[in-house]
Amino acid sequence: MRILTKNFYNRPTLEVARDLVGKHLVRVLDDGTRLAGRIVETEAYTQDDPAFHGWGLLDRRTGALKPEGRGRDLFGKPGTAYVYLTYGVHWLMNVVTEPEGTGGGVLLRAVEPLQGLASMYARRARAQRDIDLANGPGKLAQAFGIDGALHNTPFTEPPLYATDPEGEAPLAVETSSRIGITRGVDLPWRFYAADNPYVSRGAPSDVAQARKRRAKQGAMA
DNA sequence: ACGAGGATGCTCT
DNA sequence: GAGCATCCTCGTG
Repeated sequence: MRILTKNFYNRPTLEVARDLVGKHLVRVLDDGTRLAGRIVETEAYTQDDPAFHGWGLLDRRTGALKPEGRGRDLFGKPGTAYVYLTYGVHWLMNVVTEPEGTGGGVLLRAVEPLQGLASMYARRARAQRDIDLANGPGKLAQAFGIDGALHNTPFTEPPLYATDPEGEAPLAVETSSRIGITRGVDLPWRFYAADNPYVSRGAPSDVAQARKRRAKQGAMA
């Protein structure tokens, strides 16, 4: 099990997002407990993407980068954790991609738990089955004990990193539009393992918005 | 099965 | 004040 180093993340974001499917996520808790899981779902966010945090930090004409603002750290060193709170409730975990100075990140959306399940259940009080432990980005962070304390820390060494599970057969990867966003909804930048039950249950945003439009039409008729 | 709505804090307008 | 890269519960079919 080789730890994925900075070089792995210092590449185009879409490549990193696809290649992370099938890799293992490892988290070592403060008490030494080792948690691990197979990454089965990711999403890519790039600086040319209206859904990107800090879309607007980059001045397209001059190339100048605003020094402050949300998403600024996505322009930092590749292989760094970018952890933020959404809806005031849930922590979401990304890893920074692309060379320093170029914006990009990959959201970890779902993991198949492999090791440390008892510890995951302890934090995921509502989970009834292994499938419910980390089949969504907020659940994943909670199961693996990931919060804002890990923001801007290396994703290339303990206590948080990914490994290449040498010897495991590569997973078939499918794509769709991303989940839970309102901008950039048509970009097919979600990557997930085909026919894997640990993938999250959310509907891609293009599908969700089409369904909403149909419901509105039905209500008017 | 599915949809509506609430929780809750931070960023940006 | 609005809007979230979400999750959970509680209604109704």
